[in-house]
Amino acid sequence: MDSVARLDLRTPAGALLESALGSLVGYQLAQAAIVTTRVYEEQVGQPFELRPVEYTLLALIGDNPGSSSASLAQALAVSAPNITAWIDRLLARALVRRRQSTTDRRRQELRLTAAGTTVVTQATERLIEAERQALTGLSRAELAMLLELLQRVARHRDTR
Amino acid sequence: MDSVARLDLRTPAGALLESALGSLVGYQLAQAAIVTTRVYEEQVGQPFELRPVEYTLLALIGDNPGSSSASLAQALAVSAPNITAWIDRLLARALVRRRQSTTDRRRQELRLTAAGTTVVTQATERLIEAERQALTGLSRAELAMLLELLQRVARHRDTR
DNA sequence: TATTGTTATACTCTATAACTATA
DNA sequence: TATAGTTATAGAGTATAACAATA
Repeated sequence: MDSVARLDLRTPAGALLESALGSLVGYQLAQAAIVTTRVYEEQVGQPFELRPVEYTLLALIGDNPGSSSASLAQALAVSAPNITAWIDRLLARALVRRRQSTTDRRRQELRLTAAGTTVVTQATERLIEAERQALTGLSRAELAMLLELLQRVARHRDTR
Repeated sequence: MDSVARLDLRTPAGALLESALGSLVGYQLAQAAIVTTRVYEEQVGQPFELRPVEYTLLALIGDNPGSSSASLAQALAVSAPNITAWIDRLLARALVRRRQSTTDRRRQELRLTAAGTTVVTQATERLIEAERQALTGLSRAELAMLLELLQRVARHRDTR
């Protein structure tokens, strides 16, 4: 009847059964995130003194020079006041610069500074490498498959 | 050189590029969790007035009658004082009952009440069904593959 | 009128430290 | 000495409401 796999009924920690939870994407995402969060903290969070949101903002601004707070808030699914606070921190550390849009003077266009570019480049390199090393049980192809499936889950954000 | 897939360079929200982030498991997990968190809140969080941690505790206790706070803290990767507070809430709502272990009187053995069993059973049913409906883009086999890959990521918790 | 962004504020969730009781 | 669990407390991260400036 049900083709959903439940290969291992124990928690990663090994102590408890998780029969029903094993079929829940939300639960499995949270469990998997425990691993990636640890990797992030060790490789980027502590050495660069960057919270996950801060790193993600840097990466998105780097890929999208001139982006606005509104689009970043949307991408990260956090409130506008939050983005303001995080951006303030990045501005104070001179990792990001801000300029008022000439065409729409309500908008603040955000860009990385040279320092910001350096930080986000190094951080991303470290993260990708560290995730690969941490996830030794997954082949390169399996990792690619996982990323694609996650992307397709994420794409259901608007479908409602 | 690099076989990691980057099918779509835009954020699920559609506005921004995410070239480097697309290869990071941690980022993709967070983006995917935006979808499952919304599903959770609609289907269980609001109707049952249960926070994610509370639901997960109920599910784990249900699968592991007599489990201790310590094992639950380990499974969820949260601190012991936190577990105490959450369990207190579940006790106050009579969804869980607690009994001192006879063999080790420091331990508190946790079990679901009848009400707790009812709640967690209904909540799990709703969640599994709602996730399936929300993730229309994924076939049954792809969903199973995703769950298995996530489980294998999570299993790297101890490998360090 | 709607949107961008900010300030003020309060709430939720979290962890650390210090403690009690058992082992 | 070490572990299970609790209490007290403070910090991090979050959102909502109210506002100013601009469209």
